[in-house]
Amino acid sequence: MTKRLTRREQVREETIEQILSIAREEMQAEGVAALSLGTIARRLGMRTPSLYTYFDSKNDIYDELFRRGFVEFGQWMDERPYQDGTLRENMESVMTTYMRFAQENQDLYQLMFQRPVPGFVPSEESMAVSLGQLDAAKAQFSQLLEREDMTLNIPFEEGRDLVIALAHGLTELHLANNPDLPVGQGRFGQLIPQAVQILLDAWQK
Amino acid sequence: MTKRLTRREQVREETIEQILSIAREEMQAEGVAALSLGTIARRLGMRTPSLYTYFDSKNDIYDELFRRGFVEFGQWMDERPYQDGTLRENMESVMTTYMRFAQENQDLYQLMFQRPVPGFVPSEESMAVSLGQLDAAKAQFSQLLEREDMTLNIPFEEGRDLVIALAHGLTELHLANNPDLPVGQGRFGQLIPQAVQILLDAWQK
DNA sequence: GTCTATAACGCGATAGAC
DNA sequence: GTCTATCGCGTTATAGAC
Repeated sequence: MTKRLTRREQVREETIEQILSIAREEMQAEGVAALSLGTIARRLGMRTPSLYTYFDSKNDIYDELFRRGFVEFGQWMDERPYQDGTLRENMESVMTTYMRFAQENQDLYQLMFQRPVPGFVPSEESMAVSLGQLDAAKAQFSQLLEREDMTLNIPFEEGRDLVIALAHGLTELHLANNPDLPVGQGRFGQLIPQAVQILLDAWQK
Repeated sequence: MTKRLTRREQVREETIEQILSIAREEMQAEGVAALSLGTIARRLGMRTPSLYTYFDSKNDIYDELFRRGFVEFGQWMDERPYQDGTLRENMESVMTTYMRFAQENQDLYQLMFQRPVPGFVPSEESMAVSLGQLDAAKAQFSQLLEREDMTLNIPFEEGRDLVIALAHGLTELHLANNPDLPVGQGRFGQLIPQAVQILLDAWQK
């Protein structure tokens, strides 16, 4: 039930999408912190101050991308494969999806999880979205372990946080060492099955 | 046997140390990418262009800190405790030292392992230092496993890289969630013993 | 009202003349 | 070491066009 838009409003929405799209391209190419309003404006055939009709500040552009990043991340997690499979399949799927999201959205990933922009602080609304998505991911993981009736020899929360740390660490190192290789290849990108193995070994012993 | 310095050279060296010291303070306080030459100059009672007497560019300041960061990191690793202890003690010591280095040198750590500065590319010399230190750390780890006569059920390199990923992931998450808590406390900062445990479980099964 | 432009401010890194 | 100057940045004020 999207609101009906006038011609003007529609053009405006398209321009906003173009701004965000160009911003993402520049962040991918030059790094998140290297984004400049001058570049966006020039590529749109505008002057820099005209951008302020669409966004109140550069931080607001970052903020919208930050927010959308977490929405997108939630969709990836909701739609990840092997959700009806074994625990092993599910854990591999979680870690692979996390790494692939980072790989294919390096700009958003940096913005969301690395905070490389000095002045940027997410708005309250965006922070709420981000915390909501992370909670949803946590809940998904809890259900998974409950369904399998796992008995861990460490508290559940600690096991979950080790999975997060391993996924995050492998992802960071994959992006640092082989940013162009797909998940599954490269020194760290190929280690997900082994990572899952050691987690399962530890839990099921 | 440091070269003998004239009075002038000595004063100059002291000024260079002051510049780097102030730079680190500002990076700690405001973020690595927020460092500004104007702030350094003002705190030294100088004008900004005068800094160019000591460093050819802002990047050269980053580069020197990057280089020193890896030298310092190597010293921490060389002097870490429990080097004559058990495998478990050694692994905990490696991960704890890595995390403590990051915690107590967050400015250098960001510069070394996160690259948050758009234009900054380490010089060849600094890159050589950094690669040398990382090789030394790897070699230390190899010797450790050889000494214990471990038989891993995965290739040695993969086991080593899982340790790196786990240490790096826990460190990143500790700094993101509880940057002010010491290593050993906080959601991720307290998980090193458990991380070592699952690695040992997997290897010795 | 909505979009665009120009002008200007303050700050950043940096180059050159003294 | 300084001062001066250039260039690019994000941002604001303001005025004109649709």
